[in-house]
Amino acid sequence: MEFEYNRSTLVIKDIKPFSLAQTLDCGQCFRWQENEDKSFTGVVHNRVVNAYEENKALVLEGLRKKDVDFFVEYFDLNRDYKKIQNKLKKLHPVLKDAASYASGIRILNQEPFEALISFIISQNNNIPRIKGIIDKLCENFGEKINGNYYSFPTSKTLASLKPNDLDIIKAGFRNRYIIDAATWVEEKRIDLESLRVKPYEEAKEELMQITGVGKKVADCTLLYGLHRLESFPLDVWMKRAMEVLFDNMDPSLFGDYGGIAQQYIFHYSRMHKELFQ
DNA sequence: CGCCAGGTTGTCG
DNA sequence: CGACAACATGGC
Repeated sequence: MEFEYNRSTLVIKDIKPFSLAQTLDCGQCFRWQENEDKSFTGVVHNRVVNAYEENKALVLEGLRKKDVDFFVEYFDLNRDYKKIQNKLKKLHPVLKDAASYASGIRILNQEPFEALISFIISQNNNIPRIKGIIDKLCENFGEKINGNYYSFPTSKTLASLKPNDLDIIKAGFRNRYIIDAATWVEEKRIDLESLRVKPYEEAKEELMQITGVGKKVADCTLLYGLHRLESFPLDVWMKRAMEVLFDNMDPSLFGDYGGIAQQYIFHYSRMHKELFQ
């Protein structure tokens, strides 16, 4: 991997296995939208970024020079995914297929608070509607950055709300969960950053003290917000996949990179619905 | 109309 | 402990 930056544009070449579309469309993030010209625009780290692939290079427009390291880290480009894939492929024949199919996925390093709130909203919900609710949350309670783009709201802002204040985002019964989570963070009853290094089970239990955060949302927060690659979120898709494709294998057998295996299987399953008839 | 969606909570046996 | 309805909302 090598990169060059000039005039607010970062070009990164020779990323071993990588697909921007797979990475942004595999259900791990909700704030990137695809444009007419197949590029993607997203708000990350309070910046509006346009991203696309050209001649096998990743191009990111809208960065300042001091943002470069952050975005290399955001896309997890310093990790050897080829090596991880080779390890995972030996564990199960279906995982081999899934990893080959979804090989361009990178697990993003998203902001922990954004991941927490986003996956609270995801519960008993579908992806298009999750995106819509998060858009409304940002438009109404974030700050305008430029054009029609808004930052993700702060814990302070969300903690100050009453459930009725959130009616406009149409999150329904999740309103009070969002506010409770923001309050835990804002009052420092939980320190999300500290969960990067705590023992996995301990970190998960801590998150689950928040009302509206169960096993699955806790695992998603750990995996997508805190890059705990050993966490393995079990949603309806994954439960079905483990049952039908993996003969009820115990996910802990996937080991330290179970989260990456999970993402491969999730994406593979969603793109091959016919496997579950 | 009923069922489902990257679930969690509260309650009942 | 395990099972199960209820929870808002919108698409099909």
